[in-house]
Amino acid sequence: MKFPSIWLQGASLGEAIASELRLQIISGTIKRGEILSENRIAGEFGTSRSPVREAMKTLSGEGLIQLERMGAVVMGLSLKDVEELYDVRYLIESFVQGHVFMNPQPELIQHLRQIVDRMELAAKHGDPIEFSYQDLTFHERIITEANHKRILHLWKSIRPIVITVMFITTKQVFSGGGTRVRHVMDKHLQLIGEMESLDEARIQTAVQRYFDDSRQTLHLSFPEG
Amino acid sequence: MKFPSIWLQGASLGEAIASELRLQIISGTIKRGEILSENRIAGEFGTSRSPVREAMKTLSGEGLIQLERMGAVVMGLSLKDVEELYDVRYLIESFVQGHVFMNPQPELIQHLRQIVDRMELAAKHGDPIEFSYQDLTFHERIITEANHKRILHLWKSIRPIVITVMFITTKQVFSGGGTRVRHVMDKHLQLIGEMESLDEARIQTAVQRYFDDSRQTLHLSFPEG
DNA sequence: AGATGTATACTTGTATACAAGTTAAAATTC
DNA sequence: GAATTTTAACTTGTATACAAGTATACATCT
Repeated sequence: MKFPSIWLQGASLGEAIASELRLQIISGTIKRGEILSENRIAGEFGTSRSPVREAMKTLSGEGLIQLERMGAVVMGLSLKDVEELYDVRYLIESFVQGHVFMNPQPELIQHLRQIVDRMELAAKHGDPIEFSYQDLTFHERIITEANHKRILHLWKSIRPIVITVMFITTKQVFSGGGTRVRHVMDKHLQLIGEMESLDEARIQTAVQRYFDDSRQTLHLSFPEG
Repeated sequence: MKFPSIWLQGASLGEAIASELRLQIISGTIKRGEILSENRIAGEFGTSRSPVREAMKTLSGEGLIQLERMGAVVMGLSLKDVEELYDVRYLIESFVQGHVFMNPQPELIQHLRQIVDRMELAAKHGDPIEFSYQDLTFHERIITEANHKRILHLWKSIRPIVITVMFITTKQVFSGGGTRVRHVMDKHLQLIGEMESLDEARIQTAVQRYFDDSRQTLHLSFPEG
């Protein structure tokens, strides 16, 4: 599996290497416990140590590897780890919805519907790359709405992992046929519907239900599941 | 103001520079909007660009600066930003308490009391460096208890900012006399007391009250407040 | 054999060099 | 004087070089 090159537009070598390594770690090609050497990685990618070093620091900041005196040890991302990631995603979105629900913001709802439309289009074209990207955009759009710098930063710190996990699982979902793809889109539409109620309790329940369901999807579409 | 050298034991040049810059940004010596050049910083610290570059990436990961094509722009940390940081701290501790409250864990309570004892000692010696470090340790000990890798990682990502803010505010609190110091310790003791109740609702209320009060303290002891 | 010392091949941390791109000011042209 | 081009001084991204420390395997000694 290779990281979508479209997502590397204008990226530095360091970012590209980080993305590639991230995908390999999450997909399990590089296994937990393995030890990464800057020299070796640089050799494999045909670059110097500089961009590799940058990539290592990035991945360390995401918790995928741990920098030590002698080599970087791969922490990996088990199914349980992804569930923990979903815990954080739930915390973020729950918090955000709690801060946004009172603002009707018709623009937000409209924009979210537009994004789901793009997902439908991507589904029709059988394009999991575009589909997962729109999925990410959907959630990012909601989070942005809160105007909360620290929460947004928190999101940005897990964003690369989230998009990578989405990419992997979405490919799996696509290979599973149209009904599962349809289900993913419906989930988003349901969430939008509840957001329109402007009833915080209902919205919170909807968010919770959304992530509960996502965990289910996860078990069906993540390598380890 | 200088960053406590005790906290830099075994740190690389990159980490030391990051810590020093972080303190200057948070304390306002380096102001929001200012543009940092790797070359200039390297010159000021008498090092090469390599460790500076590492420090810049660290600070960028913490949201204190933003890396751009031409220089890194300082985002700073306003009073509002610190309040947002407390939002996240509250989210973390609330989540963690929700996962830990059922486990009696006498060791945890015992350890927390021990930490408060150390705070008392530091207070007696008029040592804000040790005091703020124990304050940090107190919260870290609670968070560790949840055994939740992603949440722990989230904590670690804001940890350097938290300790720096604590260092600044604690120095201010110390200069304000004994009653304010006493108040901080009492807050921690109250939280421990409620944790012993094993009643989740009471614990959640206590956590909320703790951070509400911290915000008050913040307004009295943060430069901008 | 077992313990100890040593050589060697790794590792990261830091310094330096160079290329490519951006900004801003100065010089030139109209 | 104003607009435009050119130039010069910056910036980061990447490559390379060197220093210092660590683990491992091997040799030596008891």
